[in-house]
Amino acid sequence: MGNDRPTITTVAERANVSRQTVSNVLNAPHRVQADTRERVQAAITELGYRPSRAARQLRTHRSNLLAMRMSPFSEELAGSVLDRFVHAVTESAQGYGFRTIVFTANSDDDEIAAYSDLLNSYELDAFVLTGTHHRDRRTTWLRKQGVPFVTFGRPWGVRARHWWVDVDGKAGTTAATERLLDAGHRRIGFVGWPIGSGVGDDRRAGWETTLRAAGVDPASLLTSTENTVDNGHVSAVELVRERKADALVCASDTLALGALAMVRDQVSRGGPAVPVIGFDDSPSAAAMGLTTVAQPLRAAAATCVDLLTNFLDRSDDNDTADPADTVDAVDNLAEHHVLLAPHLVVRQSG
Amino acid sequence: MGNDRPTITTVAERANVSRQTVSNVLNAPHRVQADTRERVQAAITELGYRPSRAARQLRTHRSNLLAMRMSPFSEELAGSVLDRFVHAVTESAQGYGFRTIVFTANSDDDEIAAYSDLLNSYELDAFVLTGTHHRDRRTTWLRKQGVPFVTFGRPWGVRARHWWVDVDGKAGTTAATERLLDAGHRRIGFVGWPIGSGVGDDRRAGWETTLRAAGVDPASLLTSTENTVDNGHVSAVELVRERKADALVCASDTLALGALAMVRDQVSRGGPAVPVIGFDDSPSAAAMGLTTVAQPLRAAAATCVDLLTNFLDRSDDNDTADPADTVDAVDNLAEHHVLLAPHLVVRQSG
DNA sequence: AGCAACAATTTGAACGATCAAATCATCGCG
DNA sequence: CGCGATGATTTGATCGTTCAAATTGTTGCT
Repeated sequence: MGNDRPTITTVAERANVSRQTVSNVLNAPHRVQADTRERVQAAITELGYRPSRAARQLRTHRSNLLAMRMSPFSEELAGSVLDRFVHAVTESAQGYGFRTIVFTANSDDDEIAAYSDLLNSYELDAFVLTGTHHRDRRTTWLRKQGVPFVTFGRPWGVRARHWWVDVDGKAGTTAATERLLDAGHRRIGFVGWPIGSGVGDDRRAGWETTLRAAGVDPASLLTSTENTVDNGHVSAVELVRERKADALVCASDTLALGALAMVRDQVSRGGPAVPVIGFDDSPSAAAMGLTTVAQPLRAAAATCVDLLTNFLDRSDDNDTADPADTVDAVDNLAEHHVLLAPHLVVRQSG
Repeated sequence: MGNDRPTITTVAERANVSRQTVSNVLNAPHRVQADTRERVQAAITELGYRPSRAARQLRTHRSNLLAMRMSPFSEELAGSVLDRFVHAVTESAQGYGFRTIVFTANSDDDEIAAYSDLLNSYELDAFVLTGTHHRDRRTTWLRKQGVPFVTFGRPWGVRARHWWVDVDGKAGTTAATERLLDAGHRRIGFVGWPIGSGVGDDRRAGWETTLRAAGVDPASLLTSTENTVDNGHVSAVELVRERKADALVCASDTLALGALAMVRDQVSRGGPAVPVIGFDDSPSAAAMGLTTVAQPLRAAAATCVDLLTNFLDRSDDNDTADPADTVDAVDNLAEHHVLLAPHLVVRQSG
């Protein structure tokens, strides 16, 4: 049968040139004369030739593949943020000729095992990590291996020895609080998470400093609970009924949905309307008309991919480039820490 | 530096055998004597050897890769069902030694272009499709190429000439309706989608036949609107206030959330409690305490992967196996049409 | 003893690309 | 006119694996 897939040699014969010239047209077009280049291009499209990634990878040790752990199969509301992030990364990566492999893991150690497999067997070019936390074994492991990677999320507490992209949670709650102040509210409560998580403390800080700057004492206007809808409801009851809060900023949409339910219930009984602002712009927020702080996920993903592909392209020419070295070059590192501003999505609730 | 990755030859030397024997230990262990097999295994673990997928793929034309389009970057509630499905497929595939590549596409033609690239460049072994619809170009294209694939979702209307796995929506709404009948309700309304979509008609049918069987005329108890929360609210107002429905079954959680808001509002004003049942078990449903019909996504994903990997393994031995042929063998096809039963998740709303 | 049948293992070639070095052509210039 | 420099293209080797055929070793049977 003549319907075998065309190889680089097929194309070469068709265009009356050698293998290598075809290869050059693809990888270093400037090295080949304009007219032959066109002839080769014609042959390529005519035959529908696509280079074999496997063969290329075998020789170059570059897979043009990027891997990412999918958010755990949970019923959590928060899951959708990461799912959307995976989507955005995939989309951005495609623009650079990279494809994305996803995988699941049940623990950080599982995840490291997966990295090891992907690295050795599939020769992945880079990784994108999410949900980093204090003393993360994954980042130290990856650093030791010298693999390029970016995390979506700052490493709280320690000075980062790796690249990251994150969203400025403090700026988000600041914007939310300011909006409520502008609307004339003073006793703005915060429905927060337990003290001690980097993200939660950051989001709380935005509310707290803004309120202080406006001359309001935040002390009595704070609750701290685990991230469930019911807790949001309970906190709202306490803040509004007992502590007389006249508006609420929440650390998450999950909490905010609970708070919103309480507030709407109160309204339908003829009580006062207390605005509620959430955080994350989850699908549920849209569904329930919840005003919320939206993370610029597309931009975050694009930045991650940008950092990685730029680095990979550079290390093609300049073979001294070792990601570990590069990360150690501290003056260079600041450019690889990107903090993006979120924005408010205004809906009925606030 | 001696820290190059070990190759099959490294292992062979270490174990005092030839390349091919190592290869056999990995791919056809029965051909190798027990003691040498152990010796080779020892060398493998000792050196931490992992076969190069690229090299293997170059020779065998098998990538052990499976591809899937991610649900569009939308704010839709429904998105999360597909996201969870992607996750479940990835998880199942890992169990069979397959990794998953995800990609995005803006249209079916884009998706076909992606398939073409993935097939030619990456030599993907199989595809999983979601969101199939009437006259789907993608399935006919894939069939013509002779690539193994499964769709999650039946091809409505036509007799399927390809493998599919789906969830029995009719059974889901039947269960929901029966539950409400058992609780003593009679005038059970259905908040549905516009007539004409396969999935929507199927879900409506479950409610309709069950209601008829119970001796209730469904005619005045139906609304049909696009899938938004607001439409759910509006429909609920109409069905409950004007047409005196005393319970509601909805075609989706999105609609149900709107209906639920209406009902809860009514309750807090002292009105009667009207139970609401949704469909899909989205994260929002859990958050809002919505009773809903849950699709067995893990099982569906597992079945998809099962069908594909079984076929791929078979076609390794038996090289006459051409997916197109196999699909054409009609008596065989029925086994490759799998309909799974959903189940009710009971929460506060019903 | 001789030889077929079979099991276990090894050897050469191939998959499809890129790298590194070699070849060929063209041109400028003393 | 010859020779080095430069640019365009080609050739041989190689990446790490599996396939197909060849080799070696063992056993059973006449």
